[in-house]
Amino acid sequence: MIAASATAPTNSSNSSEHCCVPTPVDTLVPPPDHETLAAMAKAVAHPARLAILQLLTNRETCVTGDVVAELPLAQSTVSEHLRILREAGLIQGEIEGPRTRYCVDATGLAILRAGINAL
Amino acid sequence: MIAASATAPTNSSNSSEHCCVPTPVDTLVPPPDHETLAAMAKAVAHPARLAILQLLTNRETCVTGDVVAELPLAQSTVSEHLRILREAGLIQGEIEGPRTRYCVDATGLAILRAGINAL
DNA sequence: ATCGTCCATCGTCGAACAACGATCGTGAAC
DNA sequence: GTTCACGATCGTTGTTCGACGATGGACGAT
Repeated sequence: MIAASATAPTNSSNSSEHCCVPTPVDTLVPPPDHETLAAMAKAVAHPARLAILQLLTNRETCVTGDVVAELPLAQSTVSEHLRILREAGLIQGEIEGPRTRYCVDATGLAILRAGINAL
Repeated sequence: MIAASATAPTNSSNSSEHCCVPTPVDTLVPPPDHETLAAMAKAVAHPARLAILQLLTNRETCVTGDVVAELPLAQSTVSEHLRILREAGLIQGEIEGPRTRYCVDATGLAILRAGINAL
């Protein structure tokens, strides 16, 4: 799945690129049902995953290695957290050659916010 | 299950009483740290607990028995969920004779919202 | 073709969670 | 006093989570 841009020079880790949508509007999403909201809240209910989300928000793009470097966790553990966030619809990842670039999914985040705010 | 009518004249359920604060303003709370936010999100990350929160929001007050009557769960399980929500600071409970009256903790909910919205 | 890097996945282990029935304490009613 | 209803807590069971090392696939470079 996923397509790649593939215009990038071999310069690796950080650089000002955006992987996904350039931060679309986060509005007008209806609050989700209890099952969906519970799943999203569970994905967020871990300090490491909150740290990842914040990291992605601040840097606006990260490959897996960047996240691993920032957290005191093993690579496999970080990859697992990224998978959980991705399956919850809170982040997006696109394969970029040998690495994977992640960014926050603004729509998913908006859905979560809508659900929480509707409580 | 469980007796609701018949013998007992213990008419209890609804009545217009408020147990806690009369819905104070929910503003100006700072977003919590990752640990606190994760704990609150975990408390919310269950469909039954979301249902309880919604129930308390709509009815504005509930004794435990009311909640048990609305959910397809055993009394002990509901009591457990109520405990988790209370320890997370999302609801308040005050003992009222032989029963316990619960209501949402607007401040706690505001903290949760602030944390989620700050993502 | 071979090698090295990056990262997702697998397998495992201990800890935490979810649900339940059973029990106990407490307050109201008799 | 006794009795009853209410609800929190205990003890158990099965499931899920969180972390890790190890494995393997994909890609770029040599």
